[in-house]
Amino acid sequence: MVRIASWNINSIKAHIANALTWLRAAKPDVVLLQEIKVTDDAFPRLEIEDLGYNVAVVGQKTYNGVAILSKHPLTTELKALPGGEGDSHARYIEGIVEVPRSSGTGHETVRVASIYLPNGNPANSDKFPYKLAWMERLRARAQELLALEEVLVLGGDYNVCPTDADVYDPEGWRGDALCRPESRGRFRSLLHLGYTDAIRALHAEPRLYTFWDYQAGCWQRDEGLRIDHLLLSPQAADRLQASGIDREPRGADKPSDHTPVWCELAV
DNA sequence: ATGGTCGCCGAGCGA
Repeated sequence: MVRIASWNINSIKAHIANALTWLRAAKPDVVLLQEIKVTDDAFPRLEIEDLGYNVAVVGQKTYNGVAILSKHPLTTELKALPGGEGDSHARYIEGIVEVPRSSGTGHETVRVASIYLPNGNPANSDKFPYKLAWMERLRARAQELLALEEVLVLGGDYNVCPTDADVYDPEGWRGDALCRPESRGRFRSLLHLGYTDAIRALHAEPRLYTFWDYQAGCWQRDEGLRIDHLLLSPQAADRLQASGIDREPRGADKPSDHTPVWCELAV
């Protein structure tokens, strides 16, 4: 079994204590982080390595930044989403993890990507077409990767609520870049390629959220959005044993505004 | 209540 989680940490420096507490408690094998908001050299590598993780970082000052943590051997494959000439945002890292088989014979190759998809708001600004173009680049990479027929997890902050069931107030959010039909359509196109949403595959209950705004008591009112996703290749979906959203870190002191989403794959 | 909260960094932007 391999447990793979994704978490938008909203600054690894501001939330390192919460991150270490959660890593010790949840013991994920692989963690995909977004919005680390630090350059590579400022990433708190030693504290995380002390917990037994290998670390791969694509950092950036102040904004964005993604990372992969892995208890198993980790090789970085890509440090940017292809096709982005002139795009300097640190929003994509892809790696390969060699997971020891439970049988004790050899390793299973698991490919993962940590994705921080552009927010796209305001939807009437040039940020929205940037988001949509980024999603089209992601679809191209996702299609390419399917041909490899690997156990693959594309996880991260997609900044897309796939359906009205993933938003506490669908009418209020109708025009937002996270809910606009252009965003949802491009997210659906990823599923149509053959990817499986690890949460929706196993859960039908309402109020499955991964993000609650800091403002207006959204957390206390459970007014959230499901925008962090784990998309599984068919080879990964065949191995899906469990998935969930761990709400505990969102209730901690000085939390990130997102909470981790995770899945377990048989290996 | 024409606001509300964070993190960046040291003013206003991004979320």
